[in-house]
Amino acid sequence: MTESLHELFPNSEKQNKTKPMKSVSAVASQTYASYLINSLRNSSTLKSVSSVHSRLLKAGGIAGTTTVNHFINGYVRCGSISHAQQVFDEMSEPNVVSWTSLMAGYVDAGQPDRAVLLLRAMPMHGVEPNPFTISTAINACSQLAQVRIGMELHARIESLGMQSDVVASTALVNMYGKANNVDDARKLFDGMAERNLYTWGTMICVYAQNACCNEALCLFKKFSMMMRPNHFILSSIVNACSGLGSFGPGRSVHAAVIRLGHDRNDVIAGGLIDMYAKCGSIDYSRVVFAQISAPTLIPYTSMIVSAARHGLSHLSFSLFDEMLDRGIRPNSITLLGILHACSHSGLSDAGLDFLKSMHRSYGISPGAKHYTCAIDMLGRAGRLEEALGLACRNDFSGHDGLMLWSVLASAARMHGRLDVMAEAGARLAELEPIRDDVAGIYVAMSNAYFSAGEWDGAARVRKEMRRRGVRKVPGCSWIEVKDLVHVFYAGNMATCPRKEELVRLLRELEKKIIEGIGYRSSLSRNVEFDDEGFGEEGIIVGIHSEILAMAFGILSFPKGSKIRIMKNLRMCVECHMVFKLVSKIEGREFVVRDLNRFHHFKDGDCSCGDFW
DNA sequence: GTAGGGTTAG
Repeated sequence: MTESLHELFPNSEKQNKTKPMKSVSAVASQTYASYLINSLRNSSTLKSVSSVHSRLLKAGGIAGTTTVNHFINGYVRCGSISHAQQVFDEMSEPNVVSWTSLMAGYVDAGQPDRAVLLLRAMPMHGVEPNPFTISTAINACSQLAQVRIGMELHARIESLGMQSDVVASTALVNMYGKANNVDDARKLFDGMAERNLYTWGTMICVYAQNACCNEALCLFKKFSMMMRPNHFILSSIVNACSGLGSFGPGRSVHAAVIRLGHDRNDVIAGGLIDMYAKCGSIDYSRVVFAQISAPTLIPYTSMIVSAARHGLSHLSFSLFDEMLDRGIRPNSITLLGILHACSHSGLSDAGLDFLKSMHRSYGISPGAKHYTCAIDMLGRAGRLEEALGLACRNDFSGHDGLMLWSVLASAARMHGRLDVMAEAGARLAELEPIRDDVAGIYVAMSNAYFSAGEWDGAARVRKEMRRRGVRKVPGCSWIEVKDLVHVFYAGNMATCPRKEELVRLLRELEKKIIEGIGYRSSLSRNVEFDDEGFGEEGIIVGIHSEILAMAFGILSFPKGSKIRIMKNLRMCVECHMVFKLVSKIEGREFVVRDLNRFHHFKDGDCSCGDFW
């Protein structure tokens, strides 16, 4: 551009040394080039990016490195890493931004190893990494779960004198968070001299993704006093609220989302759908979904998964059809949601057909999660042989394997198949150290051996539990009344609020159940009151926490309002029966979330159709 | 011009 100016105006430098005059055509072509580059920002499809690219090439405006970098970013944004690489390869002198953009592209494309290779190659081409490069490389390490390389980069940051750089440090906070090392992430965050919007957002996200929901909310409140949250931060905080399983914070965050004008954002809408469903209100999820004018894959998937979780399989199926009709391609999670819906409605044959046709119909091969879901589906339907066969043909290592075999063990226990349980137990023992989220299966297995009188089997499992340091999680339920959460523990009356009234109510309910239906429930079998109305030291032996929460809910809410209860373990058959009966006797509606799903009790029935 | 967000079986 400068050379052509000199040709046109050989004396231009004399006229104006700092601002050379441009010809009308040069100005016009530069304006056209800027216009095209600007339009690139809004191009999100390969077609639109390559169209702008070819128009600019025709106009001859693609000389500078900065301009070419725009195109690398454009191709990366629309997900075409091969085009980005091609543009990069054609550059005579890619600069640090070109290298970093391409690296970020590989991280986005799920090829973080290529990004690390690029980082290593840069110095050989005479280009030194800057904090953004390091930040991108650290993200690659987070994705690779290669904390070792990440720590090398941490050291390198210090040797390059970048330790006080906000961009590089923020990436480190993210990396430690992704490696589930929340404490180190927070230490780094606290030690930073400078923090920007990204830094705060990253730390809040680290908390949200590591199930530290209260910490996330706490930091968010602190942050909100200083800065205005953007859509990234709102999205993280909505997720943190899903984890709390209580309405209060979720609703105020939803209000903030609307106030700040982000309610049309798809990712946030998906998060809100998920949050309301996890807090027990599929109705609110449906309201959020209905307000989206043209839902994309994200809200559709969130809604399909949420409906399945609440046992509304027909809603999941109809949304799936609607989505396909609109030309939206499902992803592997959408398909998992559909399998889940089949599983929780007892449609095992339909589910199996779906599993088999996934690749043919949608181009997505079933993975560990799909097989586990199908094994669970067959197992709960009593088709243990088929479930075992599927498990053996699709064995996985690591956490995936743990999930798969624990699901089978759980089904075997439910159907009293100690042989299948022994097989699953043996497979579990071969796998990596187990995590808390599947620890419960050992307790269940041991109990199953006990009730079958197989003392050797029980002892074996107990030994394995000790070897692996598995602890039994105490059962608890909680209920939210006027923004206050009340927690109840199995068998423990001592800390119950309004305990005298609670005991009176439980006795009345018990009487009504026996008189009206002739059913001797867990209430009468396990609850032994003394003269004061309490068991020994205020403990009612054996009463499950959700029953206590149910009684408290009846006392706290007027007739006609839904009573929502959360539980940290699965509901047992006895309690499930009691909820059904009480919903009829008292004319009350209950929504109970157990470890895996929701149960809606009304008029003596449950939405799960006793299949869960 | 380069950094971050969602849905995941039991």
